[in-house]
Amino acid sequence: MKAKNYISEKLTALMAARGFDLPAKTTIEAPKSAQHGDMATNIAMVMPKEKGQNPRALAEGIKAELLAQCPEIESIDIAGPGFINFTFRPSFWQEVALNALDRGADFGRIDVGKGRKVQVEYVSANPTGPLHIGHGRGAAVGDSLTRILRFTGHEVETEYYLNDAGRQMRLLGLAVWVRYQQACGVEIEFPEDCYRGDYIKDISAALLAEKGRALLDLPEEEALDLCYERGMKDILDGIKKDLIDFRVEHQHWFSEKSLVDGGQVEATLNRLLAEGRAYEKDGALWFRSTDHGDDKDRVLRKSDGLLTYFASDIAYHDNKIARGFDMMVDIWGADHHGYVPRMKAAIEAMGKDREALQVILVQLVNLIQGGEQIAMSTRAGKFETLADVCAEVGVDAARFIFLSRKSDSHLDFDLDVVKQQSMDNPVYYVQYAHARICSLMRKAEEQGVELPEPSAGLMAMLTTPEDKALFTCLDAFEDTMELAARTLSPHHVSYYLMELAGLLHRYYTVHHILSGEDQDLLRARILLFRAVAGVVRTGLDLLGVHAPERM
RNA sequence: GCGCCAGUAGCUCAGGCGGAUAGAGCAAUUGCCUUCUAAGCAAUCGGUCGGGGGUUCGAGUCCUCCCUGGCGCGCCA
Repeated sequence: MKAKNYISEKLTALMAARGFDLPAKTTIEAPKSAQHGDMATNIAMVMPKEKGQNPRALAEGIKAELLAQCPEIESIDIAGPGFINFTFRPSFWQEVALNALDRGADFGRIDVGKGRKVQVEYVSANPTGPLHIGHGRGAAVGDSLTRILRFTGHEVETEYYLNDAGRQMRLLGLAVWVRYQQACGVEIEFPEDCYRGDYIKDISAALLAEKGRALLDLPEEEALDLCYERGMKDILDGIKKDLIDFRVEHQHWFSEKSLVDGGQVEATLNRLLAEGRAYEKDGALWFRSTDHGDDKDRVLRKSDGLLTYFASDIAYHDNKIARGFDMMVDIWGADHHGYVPRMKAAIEAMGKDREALQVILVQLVNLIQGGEQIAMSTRAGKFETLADVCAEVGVDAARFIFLSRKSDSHLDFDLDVVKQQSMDNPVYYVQYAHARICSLMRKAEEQGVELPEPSAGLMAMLTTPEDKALFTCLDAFEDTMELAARTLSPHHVSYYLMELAGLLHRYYTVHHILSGEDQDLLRARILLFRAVAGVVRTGLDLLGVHAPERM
């Protein structure tokens, strides 16, 4: 059993005997400093007191009771203002490794979600150009989050929302059309505010190669349509390929156009209007978002009759709600943060708890090379694509870097550093720990070491500080999963893995595994390492990073 | 002007619900390869947690006011 759960159960029982619940402010955690024991609680400071009782005296009472009834606990100390510090017997920790071996790839799996239906919608980049590095960050976060949520008892569906209606698409068609004409030798100026990237020229060149100069003879509207369709298809194919290369695969691709053409946007707007949540003013249709905490009401249909993006976004989320998700996770670029209040307002207006929508804002990525920031802009056609960056540094390194920061903090992505295979680049540090263990296993096999079944007897040989450090770290894996799932923050997994890898590397240096005389000790250590390797593999898999067997 | 996010070691960043002496990596200095992968380990150096006030047994964490940076504030998409 996990140390934290063990203490928690004992304290709960103890409080129940006194007629109380476990106080909400109770903390049970591994203290920062090892001299404060294995686990510490503040319960004596936060529990209900009678007059004249002080925390230290209460702690003494708890100590006496627990010592008497918990054989797994070796000692209890009272410290500072009233902390109770527990030290477990070695056998308690040794059991953690046995448990990890027993559960294998399921070690750390925990039912936080209780089968709740979750949708994760991410990337959803407009199909007007290749994915750049910022989209890559969103892709990594969304994919890893999906893996973590599935691992923690959530039923997850993933989706890419395709903005295939509206002005951006017309601009794309126009850009292709102009490049096509230029390629045909027509003297025509390239419009401002249009996509200038070379990929547009590639598309028109392909169109020219395929159809010749035929488009020039068509009415302009038809030609534009052809250009738009071709441009969108080519770009979308590129995006899908980039995502697959990045190990990201969405289950659903949801078309905005289908929503508009199918009349769902109109239906949603009519319902809002009928319910008094929208109103006509100055020839436009407005959503009463101020009723739900937004600063001002928002336009749904402009006086020229065109729908705003917000209108289709509401209809889209209406559709999500109808699909019965308990939680909708939207992953957006942080520059859209101003959009959150109105979207939450819309969710609430449609009768759902506003907390059912969780927006994760992913900050922009600063791509740095040679100590200088590389500017990114799709319109100007000057950017590093995700595919370029992956080709340069590898998918593993790119994903790990994206996932080793809180998603809403800025990220400096230094190409020169990420290319290095050094500790500047923690992905190798973690992977190396795994490869080292695998290598050791191969060597052991060559030496003819027979691997025994895991047993408490063998584990009892592991009593050094390095052993205990690994045991307690393994014990914390489940907590890390719970934290990452509850806060929707994959970066906790990266940090955990770096710590575990660090302990493994230290162990490897301090204890020479294969040269020892004692064959049982050797076997015990191999079992421990096997448990560690399993957790590293599980953790890396949750980040979508490979765990190589040799490096 | 209003709002959101950020400000922690020279650099890049962690720090669930307020807990004990604020952590990690890099950089710098110094040790460790006849032995399991040195893509490693150990040690040293490094801090007014942006600043002031407040809340309390206790604040990097909560409240408040400033300062700095990024972003957002449209009948744009």
